[in-house]
Amino acid sequence: MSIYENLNPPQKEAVLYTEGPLLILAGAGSGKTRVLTHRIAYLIEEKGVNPWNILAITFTNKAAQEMRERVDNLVGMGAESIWVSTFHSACVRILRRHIDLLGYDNHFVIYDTDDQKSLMKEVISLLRLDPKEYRERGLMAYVSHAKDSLKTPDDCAKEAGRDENEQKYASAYREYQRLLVKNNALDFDDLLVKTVDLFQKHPEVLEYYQERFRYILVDEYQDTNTAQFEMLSLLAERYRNICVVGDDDQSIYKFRGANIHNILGFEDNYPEAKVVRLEQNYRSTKNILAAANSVIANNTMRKDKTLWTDNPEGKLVAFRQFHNGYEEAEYIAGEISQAVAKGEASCRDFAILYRTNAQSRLFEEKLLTANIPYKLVGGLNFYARKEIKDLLCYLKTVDNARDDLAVRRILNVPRRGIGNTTQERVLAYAAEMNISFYEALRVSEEIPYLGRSQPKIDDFVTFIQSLKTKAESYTVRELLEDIIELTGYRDELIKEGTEEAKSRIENIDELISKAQSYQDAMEEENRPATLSGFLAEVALVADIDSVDDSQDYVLLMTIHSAKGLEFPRVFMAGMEEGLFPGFLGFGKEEDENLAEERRLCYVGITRAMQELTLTCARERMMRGETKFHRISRFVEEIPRELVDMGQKTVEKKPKFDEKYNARTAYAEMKKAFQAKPYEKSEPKKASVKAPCGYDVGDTVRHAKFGVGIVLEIKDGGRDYEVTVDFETAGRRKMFAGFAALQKV
DNA sequence: TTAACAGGCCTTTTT
DNA sequence: GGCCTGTTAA
Repeated sequence: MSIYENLNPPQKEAVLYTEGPLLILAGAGSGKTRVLTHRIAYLIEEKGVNPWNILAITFTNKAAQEMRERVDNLVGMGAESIWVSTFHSACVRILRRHIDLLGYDNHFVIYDTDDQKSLMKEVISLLRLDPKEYRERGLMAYVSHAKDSLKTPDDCAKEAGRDENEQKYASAYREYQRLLVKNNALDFDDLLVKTVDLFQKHPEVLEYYQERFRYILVDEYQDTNTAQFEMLSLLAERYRNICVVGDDDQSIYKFRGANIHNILGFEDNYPEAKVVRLEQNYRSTKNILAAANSVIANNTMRKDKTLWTDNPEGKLVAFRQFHNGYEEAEYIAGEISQAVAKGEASCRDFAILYRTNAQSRLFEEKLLTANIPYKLVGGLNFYARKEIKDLLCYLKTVDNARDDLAVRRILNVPRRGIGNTTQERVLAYAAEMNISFYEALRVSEEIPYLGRSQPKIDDFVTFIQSLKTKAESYTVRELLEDIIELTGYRDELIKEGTEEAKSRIENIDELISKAQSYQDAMEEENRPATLSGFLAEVALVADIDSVDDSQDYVLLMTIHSAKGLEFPRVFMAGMEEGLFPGFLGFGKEEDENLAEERRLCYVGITRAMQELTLTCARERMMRGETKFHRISRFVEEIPRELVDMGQKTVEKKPKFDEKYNARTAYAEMKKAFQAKPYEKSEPKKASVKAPCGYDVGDTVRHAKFGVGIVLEIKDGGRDYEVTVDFETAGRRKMFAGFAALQKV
């Protein structure tokens, strides 16, 4: 019997349909990875396609790795010459070869979010923008969105018209881009933009890759943005063998520019496309799937499909409400430790999912005290740690001295007595002479007023030059070890002797072993191990990539990070209005944002195989203040017969017990959902809306500030704290009692 | 030039 | 509550 006999009919259809565009609408847990890998195997073994002609694109390295392994298992020979890669690393590989055609040096560096931020800060100061009004964050988001949709600074300027504010944004984008080019650096978005650029401006290059990638497969297609779409379109133009797999219900990256139209309109772009629906779920119990289906059914504008399963009914979906986040975390830690102690499950069976990274701390605390091994995914990326960035900046400097950011970062790390004033002077000189920062350092004797700092700069330059020479013969690992030794980086940390310093040393050792494993991996794939290559790989890892399925630990992560994974037992924490769904905005946006939050919830629920527990807290510390929350509407959207409300023992505080005892479990949930935010003492106000005479979104008048729009009304205990965006006076926070705002 | 301190600001979500 | 920034003192 062939391996293809194990597929269900639609799966088989998707595997066997090899020529021409194919859209696979794959519901959660419907075996899409299986289809993709079997399809690759089928192409090679049955259709005689050269593995060399296949490109498989995923979003994370982890997914790519998994796919590679599974393909390796199905296909004997030649699997290693298939390109299985993320969008970003595929782009790096292509650009490394050809980017000189666009005027860059092929040793370009990749800027991560931190680098982008520093660069943007520089833009703000260069353009003399008011840093209060123009924040890096906002500017970065603007630039990123422009790039996602393939808009150049010129396009943006044109679009901005006479709007002064818009013009400022466009010019910031222009300046930011100028600096990137000057530093011979590309940010994440550039990798895609420049690849598209390359294909469009150099047909001979495009043609080469079109010939090479005759069969293209794309995973998680619902999360592609316009730039990615364009790149795929260009590549697939010639042979039109493009197979995309996705689920519009799992589109959760709109904020990052994902264009849901790419999947919804696939048949418009490829009229001859075949569509296959995978609707049988192999992952979850009937109850979990029913819960997921009923939540997502509240979204309109989706491709019609209904997931079903042959799996057993399973347990009800559990719902527990707690007084605060501590009790919530304690409960979850307790449940896990009980199940593990009883031998019902191991740690690796569990995942705790939440909406925001900020929620992770409580779980960490409680798991730590309960002595449960866990792994936190997300938050601070390993490569974003100070000590790691410092060392990487040395490597970057050696690799590409045009990267001013890197050079400036390490100039005084470890301390060489070269301070800010000196750096400013060098910077001014470099700008004046139109040379890079490092070039300026090399000719420091020509820079006026450096005084006692000048010899120190010389020492630094000599040191870097010697590293550059070594880099020609050393491996990445050797070079790195040399840097650590010669800068005294490790010695300094040893001297410090604190717990923190110890963990930094561990991280440094970890970095060394990563350099080694890069070396090994490249050797295995028969590709040269280069410094640029290592730096690129390091820049493109996501935290999720480090998850090791064979290790026995509980996973803690955001729902976003959990996409594509599955766990026997899942906790979804913080199911509260205001947190999940979080801030929704107004008007048309509000509906769209809510829909996306709901899809996120759907993704979360469908991660669970056997057991799903939803939890929430009545009050929660957010940004340093206690907030009161109702139960998330998503919980309400699950039919009551699927939900187990649990025992009353969940309540620890007796005063709440009294209040809630009388009611049935579901009425309690209902009540809590409809009730106003819980108030501590003598509830005097009936609802959030009534007391002010105006609501969020209303236009109001203030005696001094004039007319404005209400952005937020927050229960501040004694009074309501109102945030208003005034036409003339800008954004203000005030207490409703004092402000005496009038609805207009 | 560096370290220590006060105040503002923040929060989605990530390759 | 904690991070980042800018200011100030040694």
